[in-house]
Amino acid sequence: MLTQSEENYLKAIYSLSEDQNEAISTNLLAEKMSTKPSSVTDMVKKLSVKKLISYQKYQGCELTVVGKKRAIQIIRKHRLWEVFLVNNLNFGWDEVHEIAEQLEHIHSSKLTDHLEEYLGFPKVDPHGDPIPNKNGVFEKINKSIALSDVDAAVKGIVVGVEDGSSGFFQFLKRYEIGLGTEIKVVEKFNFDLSVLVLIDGKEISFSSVVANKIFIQIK
Amino acid sequence: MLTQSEENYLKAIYSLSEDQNEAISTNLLAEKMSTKPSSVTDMVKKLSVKKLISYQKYQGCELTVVGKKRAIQIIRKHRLWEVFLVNNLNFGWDEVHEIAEQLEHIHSSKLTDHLEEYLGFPKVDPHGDPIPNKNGVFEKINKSIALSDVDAAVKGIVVGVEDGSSGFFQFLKRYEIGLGTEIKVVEKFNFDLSVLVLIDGKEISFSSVVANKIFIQIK
DNA sequence: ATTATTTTTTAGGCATGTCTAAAAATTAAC
DNA sequence: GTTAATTTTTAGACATGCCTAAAAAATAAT
Repeated sequence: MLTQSEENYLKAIYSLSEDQNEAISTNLLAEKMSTKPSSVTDMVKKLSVKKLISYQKYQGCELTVVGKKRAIQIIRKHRLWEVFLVNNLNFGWDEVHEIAEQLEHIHSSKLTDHLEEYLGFPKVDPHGDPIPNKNGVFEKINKSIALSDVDAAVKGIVVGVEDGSSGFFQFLKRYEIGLGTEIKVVEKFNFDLSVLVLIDGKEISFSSVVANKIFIQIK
Repeated sequence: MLTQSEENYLKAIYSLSEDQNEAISTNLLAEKMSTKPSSVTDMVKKLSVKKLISYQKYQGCELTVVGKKRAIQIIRKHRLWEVFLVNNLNFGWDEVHEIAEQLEHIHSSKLTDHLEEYLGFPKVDPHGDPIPNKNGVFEKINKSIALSDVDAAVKGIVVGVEDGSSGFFQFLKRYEIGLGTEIKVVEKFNFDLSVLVLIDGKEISFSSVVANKIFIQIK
């Protein structure tokens, strides 16, 4: 049985590992955990003995297969509880994190599985992050993203817009943009935050106002 | 903010105080907490500094008003979670205690209150124990109890039966027993588990089969 | 009322998880 | 390829919550 502290370290290492491929340095982990490097060294030794991470002095650490599984189970619990808090208990999506940080440490896989079933096997949490299943597998969800946040050369299909005004719909109609329309971002201009996109072979420039309101799903 | 250990001590002291009026001795508390008296002395000093209990060397301890309130809030959380686990997540009433022991330490009064509302402000947990409200007030619930479980010389009124068959209702009608009927248990016979009761001045003997199915509320 | 027994407390130790300060190893700079 | 800067580890300390063993106080027994 892991302590809450150990679980929090695993989660932090997992999270950092998603952003980079190399081993996680002591300093980086210390910053993530809001603690001192010396404390990290201590904990990292302990987790290493438990075979949850691999660690060589001065070389940083990485999750083992077992450690990664543990980390994912914690994330699974965290996100399921967030769904419960928002969907069932009427919390705002912005106020559930702290509580879920506590609930994720409840030890009972039966509880987790029953909760998942009760919630109807949700695939994403209230922030749109994917929820791994019982076996730790993430179903690949392509989060929708505003055109303004897409990198150049990326394409996707329109899955939503964020302004329900008739003026905006007229604008969309004029350019023949609807749900399912494929849009490719050709170039982004920092000076005015406009984006040049390709729709049905035609290049069109969208102001940042428009780019912020059109959401696409990539791949 | 109290630690889980501190909260567990408060709960234990509260529970022991329900059975006796005097201060709780160190040894008794140690047994309840499955720990050693010396450990109890340490903790009791700490809780005393925090004004949650009153404590004089060699004299045992008692909850202060503040300490009692804290204890009741923990019990409230425990019982609300038990209701959730049984009613919503399909746990058996006999398998929820351990999990509720963990959930009761989640710190968020907003969570507790939202949960209570979501559950429909239940008054008792799955074991029939009363759930205190937000202000720590227990609504006095007189648990209904089967005639077979009532001690001799106790009387109460019928609040329910457990067998919906027409035969059983005919039986009840024959003896003029309905909701609100006052029944006093005169004597219990261990050799066949039958009970001798007094209804409207008449003595009647019920077999254990019947005694198991008639529920009364005492006082 | 003095002794024996039980209860309770103290003293000192141990594991967890944190810290500071100093030493050691690694990486960067010249 | 040495020196300088940074990163990481070690060493020693502290709080929490537990332990054992011994001392002190309270209670029971004669």
